[in-house]
Parts: sequence; structure tokens; C-alpha cells
Amino acid sequence: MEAAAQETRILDAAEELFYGRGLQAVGMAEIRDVSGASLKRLYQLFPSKDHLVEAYLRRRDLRWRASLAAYVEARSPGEERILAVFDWLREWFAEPGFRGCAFVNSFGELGATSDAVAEAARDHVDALKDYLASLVAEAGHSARLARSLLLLVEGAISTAAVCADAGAADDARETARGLLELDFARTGGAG
Amino acid sequence: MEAAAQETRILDAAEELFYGRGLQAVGMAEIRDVSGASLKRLYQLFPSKDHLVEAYLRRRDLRWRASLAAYVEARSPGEERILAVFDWLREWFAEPGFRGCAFVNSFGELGATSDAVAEAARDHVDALKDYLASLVAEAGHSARLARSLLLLVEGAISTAAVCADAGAADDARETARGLLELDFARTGGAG
DNA sequence: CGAACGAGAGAACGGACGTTCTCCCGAGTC
DNA sequence: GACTCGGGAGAACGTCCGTTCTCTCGTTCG
Repeated sequence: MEAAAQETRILDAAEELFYGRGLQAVGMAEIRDVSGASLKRLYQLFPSKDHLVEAYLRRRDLRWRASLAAYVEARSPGEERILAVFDWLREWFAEPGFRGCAFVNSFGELGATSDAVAEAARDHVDALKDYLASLVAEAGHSARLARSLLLLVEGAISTAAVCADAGAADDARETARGLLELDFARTGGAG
Repeated sequence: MEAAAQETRILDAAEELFYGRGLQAVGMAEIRDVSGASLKRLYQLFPSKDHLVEAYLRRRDLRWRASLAAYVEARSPGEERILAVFDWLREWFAEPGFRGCAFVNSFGELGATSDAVAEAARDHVDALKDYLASLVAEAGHSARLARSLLLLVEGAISTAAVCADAGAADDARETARGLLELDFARTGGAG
């Protein structure tokens, strides 16, 4: 099999296993089994487990944000798109195997030990913050609102995971609606 | 040394190490070294690492909430106490060694594998939710507000940790102030 | 045809770690 | 003083895991 396809299968296996059970709980042998690649190939494409972990995080960040953006951008511009973020969260939370934010989880597990993991996690949150800021700007709201939304999104993800309660997305959505109203009043309805 | 004092020292060492570096990154030998207890004593008091991890989480939950409550209850009842939660968070975030929510971190690392860890994390979040609900009720606000506050608190903790930015506490506090205002308007200022 | 190459399967190596075992010592008891 | 008991220090054991090595086999190219 060609290398590119194998890399994809390896990353698919890594994502499923790392996200589902944690970074240290999954061994290279299991990734070999699930991906179908040989151990030799695995180490050719990713010279160490650390490299594979980082590649997993980087790809997941890209895909996660792309999925969110695709969902959001199907709505018409403005406040609807901001609220769509929470609709997307709700669908995600209801998926079987949802286990919180891969980046927060990885940061908690290895952030103290691995700079690469800590950076990947921070980059993800920064990128999410920027994306929320772009939606907020599009809707004509204040930049401050984006920071509030980030807290709501991250808070909803964590509590939904720990409490196994997808309703956190609804709470976050309602709260965001309130914040939009409030910010609308503050900025005088310029958006 | 008497057993009770040794148990405390072991739990102190476990908390420092587990919280600072993660559950799986810390071995029993290191907890022995830091606590000063012998391995034999360690296993007498905690029959396995799993038991020690759970004891660490349970004690941390109690202490964490007691510290928050002590800080909050130094303020006069009402909205001030709600905002005090975020002042407390800000101080916590600024402490050296702050590394996010011990329960979210532990859940991410071992929640998929260990029911005890998953339950301890959920119990912690549930207790926090109840505490926030009590503050909200005391201030005469709607129960819905408590759910919003929980998201803000958890979101602030996660983003402050990952982004190494204590400013998340300020964002959360400002957002909470807005929500109080909004909820005040909604409930007609009954509180 | 034969030699070199690349790939897969899995054994092997080295280290880490949870847990148990051994050995030794000091205190208390008769 | 001998005997027992408990406790400390650390070796030992078994397992797991990241990584590398070996062996084999099919393919390609001269």
C-alpha cells in the first residue's frame, strides 16, 4: 500500500484510540493492530510515539475546526452563525464516544511533560478563539463577546464530558443568546 | 510516625505530584520519596495506586470547595458572592503550578478506563454546580443562571490552563456581571 | 537466473513501574 | 538476654511498552 494511504489509516487509528482512551493508555502495538500497518512502517512514517501524538493533535485540530466552520457557514451570516456553534456542539456531545476536548485532555495528561502537546493545545484554543472572534465581528458585536463565547464553548465541552450530559450545549446556547442581547443593548444595536 | 500523619503526608505528596504532572506520569516510588513514607507503609494505607488516586481526588474536591467557599463567604451575601467566585479563580490561576482542573484532567487521562476516576470527576462538578446554585439562590437569581456560571467557571479554568493566561478569570467575571444584569432585568429585580 | 531490495510479522531488548518479598534493626516483653 | 513484632530500605518479580532487530518472502532489475 502506498505511504500516503497508510499514513491516513495510522492517523485514523491513532485518533480513535488516543481520543477514546487517552494518550498513555494506548500502545504502539494497538495502533498497529487497528491501522493494519506494520510496526516498521509505523516508525518509518512517525519516528516516535511523540511524533504520532503531535500529528494526531495537529490533524484533529484542523478537522475539528473545519467541521465546525462547515456547519456554521451553512447558516446565514450574523448572530445565527454564533448560535450555530452551540448547535454543532450539541450534535457532537450526543455522538457515541464523545469524551471532551482532545486538547484539554491531552494537555492535562502530558502538557506538563511535553512542550509539543502543550503548544498544540494552546494553538487549538487560540485558533478557536480567533474563529469565534471572526463570527462575532461578522455579527457586528464587540470583541469582548468573543472571549465570553470561548469560555462558554470550553466550559460546555468539559462539563458535557465529565457529567455525560449533552444538555450543557443547550445551557451554553441559551447563555450565548443572552449575551448577544446584552451586547446588542450595550453597543446600541449597531450590528 | 503515626499512621494518620503519614497518610496526610502521602496524600500531600500525591496531590502535588499527580496534579502537577498527571496520574500516569507519577510512580509510587516518587510518592514514597516525596512523602518520606516507606513503600510498605504506602501500601498499608492505600492498597493500590488506584486507591491512592481516588483518595487524592476525593480529598482535593473537599479542600478545593472549602477554599472557594471560605473565600466567597467572606463577602456579604448576594451578587458579591457570585462575583467573588471569579476573584478566587483569578488568584488560583496566578499561583505557580496551576495546571487546570484536577478533575477534568484526571477524567481526560483515566476517565475512559477507571470508573472511580470518572465518578470522582462527575461528583466534583455536580458539587460545584450545587454550590453555585446555592449562591445564585441566595442572590435571588434564577436557577438557570447557575448553569451558565458553571460553564463560565469550567471554561475559565480550562482556557486559563491551556493558554497560560490568568486573564480568563477576568473575562469570566465580566461575563458573569453581564449575566447578573440580564437575569436581574428578566426576573424584574426581585433579588 | 540470481542478487539486491523492500516490506511484513513478530521476536527481542531495555527500561519503567506496580506490587511483593527479603533482610535487617530497634523496641518492647518475659 | 532471647524472642517477637513492626517497620524501614530496597531488591526482586512480573508485566507492559517503546523501539529495534531478525527472519522470511515476494519483487525487480541486471
